[in-house]
Amino acid sequence: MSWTDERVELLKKMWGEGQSASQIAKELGGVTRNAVIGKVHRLGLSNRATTTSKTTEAKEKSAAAAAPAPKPAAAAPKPKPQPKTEPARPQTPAPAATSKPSLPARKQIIPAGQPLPPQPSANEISPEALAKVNEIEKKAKKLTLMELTERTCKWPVGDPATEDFWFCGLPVQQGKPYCEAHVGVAFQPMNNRRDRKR
DNA sequence: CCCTGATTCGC
DNA sequence: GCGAATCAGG
Repeated sequence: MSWTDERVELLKKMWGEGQSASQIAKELGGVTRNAVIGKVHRLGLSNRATTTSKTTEAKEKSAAAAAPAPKPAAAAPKPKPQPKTEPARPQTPAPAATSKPSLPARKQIIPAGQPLPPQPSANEISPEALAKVNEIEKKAKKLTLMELTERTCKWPVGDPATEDFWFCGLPVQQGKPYCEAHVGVAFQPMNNRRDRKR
């Protein structure tokens, strides 16, 4: 794969959006995150109030309040002259919890992201599968939405409207979005569900 | 251990 | 120019 205009553009876009190199790499396909990072650097667009950094100190502190350095040397045209801090982080303002008096103040609202898997509540699912789920849910990592990764089980547990809500977070089964136990209840062969056999 | 970006250097 | 290997921090 080569860095075509389109790919570079997508790279720029995603990088600008604060996407991680690995995410960009996955999106682009055919490249590794190393390739992405390398390209990012070659393109000159790098710093971004990132996470890791050993080179932090190497930063110029000139652009603090005033710009005393005229710098006539126009060798590095920065497309981003603005002192942007960080990509906007969706911060939960202050949700007023009035619905459930029995609950303590709501601390955080989990934004409903993508379609949630069907909660099997008390369905006709393999009893042993259910048992397994109940078992592992005790060991669940109880991750928040933002803590989920590609290899953490994304099975939601509890009521999203309460604090008693989290994602399983256990290691996923290869290729699946859920851990083994939850895969078991998530992907039913749709068998003994009453077909339209009638 | 998982992740992140940064740098180096042979190609 | 490219990106794997390596490094380094969280």
